[in-house]
Amino acid sequence: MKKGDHLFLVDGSGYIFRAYHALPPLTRKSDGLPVGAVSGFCNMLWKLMQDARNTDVGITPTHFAVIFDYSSKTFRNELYAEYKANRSAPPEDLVPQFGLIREATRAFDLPCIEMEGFEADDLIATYARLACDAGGDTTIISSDKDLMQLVGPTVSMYDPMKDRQIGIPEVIEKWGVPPEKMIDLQALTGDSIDNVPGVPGIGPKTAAQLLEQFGDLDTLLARAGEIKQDKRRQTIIDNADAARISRELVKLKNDVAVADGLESLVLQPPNGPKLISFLKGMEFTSLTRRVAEASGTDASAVDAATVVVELGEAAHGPDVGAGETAQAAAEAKTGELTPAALADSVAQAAVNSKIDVNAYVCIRDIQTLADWIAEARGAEVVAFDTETNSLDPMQAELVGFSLATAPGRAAYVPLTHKEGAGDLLGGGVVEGQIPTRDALALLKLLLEDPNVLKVAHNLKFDMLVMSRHGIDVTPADDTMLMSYALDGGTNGGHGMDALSEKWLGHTPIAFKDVTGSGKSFVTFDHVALDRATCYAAEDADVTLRLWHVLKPRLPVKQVVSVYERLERPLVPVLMRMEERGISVDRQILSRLSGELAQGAARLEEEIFQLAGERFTIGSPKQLGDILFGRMGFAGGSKTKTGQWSTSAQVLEDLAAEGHELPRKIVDWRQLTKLKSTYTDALPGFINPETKRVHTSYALAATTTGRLSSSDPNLQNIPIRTAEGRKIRTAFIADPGHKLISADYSQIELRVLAHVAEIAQLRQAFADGRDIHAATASEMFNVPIEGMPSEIRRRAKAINFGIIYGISAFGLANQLSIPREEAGDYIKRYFERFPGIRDYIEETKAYARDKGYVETIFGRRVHYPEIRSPNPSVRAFNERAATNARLQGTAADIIRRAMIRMDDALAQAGVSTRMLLQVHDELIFEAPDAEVEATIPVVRHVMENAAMPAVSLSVPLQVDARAAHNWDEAH
DNA sequence: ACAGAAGCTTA
DNA sequence: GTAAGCTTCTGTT
Repeated sequence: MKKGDHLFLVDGSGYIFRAYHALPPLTRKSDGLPVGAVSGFCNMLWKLMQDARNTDVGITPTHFAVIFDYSSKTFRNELYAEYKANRSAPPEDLVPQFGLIREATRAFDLPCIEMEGFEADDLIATYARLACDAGGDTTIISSDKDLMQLVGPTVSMYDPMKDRQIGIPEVIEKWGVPPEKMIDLQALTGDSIDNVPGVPGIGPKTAAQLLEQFGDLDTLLARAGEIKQDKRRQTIIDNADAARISRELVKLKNDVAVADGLESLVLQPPNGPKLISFLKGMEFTSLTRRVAEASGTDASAVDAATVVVELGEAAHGPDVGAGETAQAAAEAKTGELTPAALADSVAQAAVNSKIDVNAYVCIRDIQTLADWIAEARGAEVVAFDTETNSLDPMQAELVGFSLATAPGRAAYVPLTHKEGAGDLLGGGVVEGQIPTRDALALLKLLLEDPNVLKVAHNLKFDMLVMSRHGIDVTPADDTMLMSYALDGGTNGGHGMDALSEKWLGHTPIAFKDVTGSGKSFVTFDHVALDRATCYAAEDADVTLRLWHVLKPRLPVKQVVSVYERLERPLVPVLMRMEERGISVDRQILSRLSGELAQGAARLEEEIFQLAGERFTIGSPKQLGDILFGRMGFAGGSKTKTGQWSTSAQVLEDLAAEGHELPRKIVDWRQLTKLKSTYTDALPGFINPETKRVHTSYALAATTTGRLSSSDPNLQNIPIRTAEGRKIRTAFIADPGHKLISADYSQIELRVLAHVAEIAQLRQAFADGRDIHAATASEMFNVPIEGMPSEIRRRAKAINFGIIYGISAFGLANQLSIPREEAGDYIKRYFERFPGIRDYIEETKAYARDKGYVETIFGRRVHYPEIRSPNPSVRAFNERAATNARLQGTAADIIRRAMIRMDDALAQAGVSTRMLLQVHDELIFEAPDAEVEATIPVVRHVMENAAMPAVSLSVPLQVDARAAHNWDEAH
């Protein structure tokens, strides 16, 4: 083993128990042999090897072993006779499977390692240490906390069931201490399953806190007298010896004299026939089929192995894996690469070959560029990245671009780099750059070549920059969106740097390190060419490598259609919306700003009068001190940092008691909010060239699949209050045009009625009834005719609550009623709509089981913390997961509508343009004469957006109106 | 110059 | 009770 090599150590014994408990207990072969755990084990191992071979850059194994416990007696029993004494015998139907699982390991052609007197964990510790000594890295396939003490710079763990890496940060997050303190922590907490005594009454939280305070166990025991809590101090003093023994028990032995050295663990190429023979013998039909497909083996030509069952704790018999036929077939295959294997080797190369930023080319003459373009067109796939002088793609000027044609082969083409540091003289243009026009003429041939797939990270940005130069980037893939489709909801974003770390184990040069930041920031055109080349070409190189890693994962995770139908096609649609922008009337905003300033100034004076002093009203700290300190208002509550809360809710409550000051502060806040966030800020976003406002939509920012809008955010323009609505009058259509607003009515409740199959809700929607009134009528037995508005209001709050993953606490807050009363409402609601309670419970169970939920279009939203032991964290994740199915499905539906809209409008012969999306609303701009023709098209596309993929059992309803400004159109 | 908290806007 | 982004204030770097 050498530096760069990577050892995978599978905790076989741990795997067995997890597989056994995770699977239905009654899985048996036709002859009655119980094989559930074997099946689970094989599936996990296969998936692990597929994932690792296909994709995981930097963590592709070169060495591999599966480690087992040998017997239950180990050297630890010498230390402490009671060790593992509590452990009951394994279940009867698991016993015969121990041997089979060892056979399975051999059928996979993987070393199967065990040793008398030692636990699997000790062998794992030893091999990890040997690998580290040899300069290699190790991944331990297990989630057992007993192994976490081994985690370090070269050793990490991987939980295959949760698809989760466990490194130093994850250990700290879970246990509150770094891996090297895990031994001390376990010594304190003990382990009831292994019968490690520990110190009674000390759990992980307390142990972590004590270790934080004292540093390590020895110091803690020596200075136990300093512990403040009487009881805790005494138990620790009394149990010091137990803690020391516990430490010896949990500490893993990393110097076992192992029989097989690392050299015998080198990963062998897969032997399809041998494995298939075993799997057929076990009657694992679906896995047999998958292995046959992946290895290019004809399964029908392979005979099933005769599997011999050995009883006992370990199997030590001869190999009985493959029959003669399989052996012969395997030999015939040697030296012949199947397509799948070829794809694997390409992916591995993308991941394994080192990233060397000094190996990149800086292209400064047209001939070299022409050669690269030709090479790229021959390559069929090319990664592409633009460098600009602004993050705003509508203002950005192209500074250069980079290409990568193969992993490690990348180049940067500088176009408009300047000399010097960009001082007052501006600096001259750097000599030896290809004129932009000439370079783009060549680049266009590549970017518009229908036979070359372009790969970008955050494609929309580059596409928009190129669009402004008359270049249409197509066809194209976006690695950011691939990551989003694969891992939406998992921690960590989908930015290139994070993905490079995650998949390639490589930290790219940071943008900041090239351009500086803050005062020393320079735009990219002022970066020296050699630095710029390293940075820019690396981005293209990394993007291409990520593509090699992520693309094959899409089918594995069953998100190909999400990526290809909901993500990728939206990129050009959003690009066009952003490019088009919307007109905003400066005069209207300026007048509003003046009015707001006046109103705020008047209120300010009145506030100072009432308060009896001048202060910064916008400072919650000062305001809280004045209201609840000096003025002595009662009924204040505290925020989590211990400050007085001055939230609108608190101030409203005070106002309701008849106090003047809080009312005025609420009003003042509203006016200043409108002024600073909208009337003052929006004009600054008017593009000097287009005279329009171009928001930026993020496709991969939310967990649920919604879009988000920023710079400026046009998804939170006020509407609730009359004052706020005035802002909307500033969003206008061009002369001779109208804005059309089309929004889905109650889309999330309709989705709920569909997915939860609630007959009463479906009927109410089918009849076009007022859904909140219908709910109220059903719940409280009140006729809809003449229903008091308060009754309807409560039903409405409950309906929203259901969408949000209801809790009595939240509903009580919303309606300002006692929690008990809210709880009664919920109970009553579930009695009337038991289907919804079932639906919520099913969703939670599914999320707990899988770690994610799915929208009806297959989008996966991950909740890695859904199994958190912390009840409030768990409850939060359950609510979010419940909501995500609904919110995410609604988001998918409007995405589908948007993707089809431009073609539908063109088909209808109108020049109407889609401008904005606000979650359940689309805003268009149409010539006056085309408004009538546009509305039915828009409505039809939106109302039928789920079809044909899904036929909803509830009609979608879209309301659409046209007017000169957004306020009147909505 | 930056980060976090508090607060407020939307669906 | 869900999902976002922006502004101000405040304390830290």
